[in-house]
Amino acid sequence: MHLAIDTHNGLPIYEQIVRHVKFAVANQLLQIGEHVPSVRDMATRLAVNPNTVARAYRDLQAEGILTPIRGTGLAVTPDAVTRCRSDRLGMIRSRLQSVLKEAWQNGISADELRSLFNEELTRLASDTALTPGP
Amino acid sequence: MHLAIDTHNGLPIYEQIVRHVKFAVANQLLQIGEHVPSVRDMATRLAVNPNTVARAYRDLQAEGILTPIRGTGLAVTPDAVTRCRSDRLGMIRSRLQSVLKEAWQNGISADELRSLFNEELTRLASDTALTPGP
Amino acid sequence: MHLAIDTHNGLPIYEQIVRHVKFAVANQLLQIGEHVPSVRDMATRLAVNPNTVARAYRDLQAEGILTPIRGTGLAVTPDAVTRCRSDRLGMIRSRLQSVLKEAWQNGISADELRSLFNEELTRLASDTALTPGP
Amino acid sequence: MHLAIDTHNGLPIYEQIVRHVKFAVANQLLQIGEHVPSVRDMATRLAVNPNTVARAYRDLQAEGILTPIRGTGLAVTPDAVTRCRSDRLGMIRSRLQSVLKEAWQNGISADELRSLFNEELTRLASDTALTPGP
DNA sequence: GTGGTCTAGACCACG
DNA sequence: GTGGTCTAGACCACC
Repeated sequence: MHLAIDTHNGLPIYEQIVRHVKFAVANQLLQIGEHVPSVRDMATRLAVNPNTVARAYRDLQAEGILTPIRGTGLAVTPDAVTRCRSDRLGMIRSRLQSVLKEAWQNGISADELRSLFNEELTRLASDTALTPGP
Repeated sequence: MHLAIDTHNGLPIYEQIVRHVKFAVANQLLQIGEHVPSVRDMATRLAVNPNTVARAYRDLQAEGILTPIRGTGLAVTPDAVTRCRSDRLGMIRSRLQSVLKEAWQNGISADELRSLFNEELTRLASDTALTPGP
Repeated sequence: MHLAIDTHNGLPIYEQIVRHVKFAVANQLLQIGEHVPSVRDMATRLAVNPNTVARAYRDLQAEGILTPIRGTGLAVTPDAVTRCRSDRLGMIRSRLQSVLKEAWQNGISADELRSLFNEELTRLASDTALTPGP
Repeated sequence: MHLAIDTHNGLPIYEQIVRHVKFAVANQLLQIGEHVPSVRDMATRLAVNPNTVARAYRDLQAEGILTPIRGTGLAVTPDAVTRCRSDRLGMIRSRLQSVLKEAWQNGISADELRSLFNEELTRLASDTALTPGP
């Protein structure tokens, strides 16, 4: 499970971890019952303080995505896949909505938005080979 | 000049004001030399703390968009239009980039993004009559 | 709003704070829209680290009991009363259930439990004057 | 000797085992001199880590409830019955105290507590036939 | 002034 | 080994 922290996109680190785990579950990169990397492990991998990872994992427990297995770590719950699947596009959608709404309300036309979108999408595709993913 | 503050999109209020003024200038809704509403006025209109408006106007002065006219308020500078025009799409683009990047890195395909985008765009268009704008 | 932290009952401090706030809302000691004491304030009152209070308040936000008013603090949400009311007895009930279940499964009779309960209840009542409450 | 581990009541597993053994001794379900199930045995029965059972047995030895019989396992000591009898209600009492105290301090009235108690007690009785016990 | 994020590190409980 | 709690303190964003 690869994760790149971006300290410049405004999203707090713990939130990025939360979202990434959800995506990983939705994509079956993390299977039901599988253990998520330990707090300390993840923390060193990301070069981040363990508390930050712990915070993310705590939020994921509160949402019912992870469940603690006493003394052995945190595992993906059976419900997690369903929840994450339904969240998957929703998480993107809400951010996208916010951007488009601002643009629209400020007089950017649909055509301008379309070309902006296509531009950015093709740039993304060319930057990172041919397929999306971690 | 209409402005709807959205307290739930992550963007700080003062930043929303800044961006909105810039858009208004770019669209000629605010003409060169025209006065922007007073801090106190704007604050009550938006049901927002006057300090917040002051902060936005301060930033706009720092960027050379507004300039103080002694005793009467703040006016749009002659340079403002040029600057705001060039910022116009850039402000949207950078937010859009951030969203698309996260999606792409987490395995959302270009097709999914395209349909998501179209969905949201049409919803926006139908929600707010036929034309973009304030 | 009075709160006595008990470091010896197993419940973590932040959890005690969470529960106490919920009770206070249910009892209308905290009204809708009212601000909860600031993190720093509460922390010094309880002689506790501010982060601990912050953690409690964060949990309360996640449950929709509190909502942030930018720059001014945290306020009780309109929904809070309903939620807290319904939680009120539930929080006690679940702890009580757990105790009774253990006792019952281990052969303590209903009569023994009844006398135990009455004993403790009268002790409580005599210890703290005639009425419950903070 | 039947034992149901409840991973959601806050009590650590080893503590539940300790308490259960004590109750069993007090009830004469475990007689003086009788052997307690082996660590390995108990662990598989409860689907629990053997270390957890070992920990419980260690605590029970420290309290003088169990004593090792060379090469054959752990047996109930002669003193055990006395000790466990006197602990029997005390273990329940202290948990009950804690619950009632929280409720009382947060304004739950004696009447509410009484009805809550009766409710839970009758539910327990109806759930598990007519008599308490394992 | 407010809350939020992050770091650092101690200590505990559990398995 | 695992996660959880708590403390301490720095720094930031916002109002």
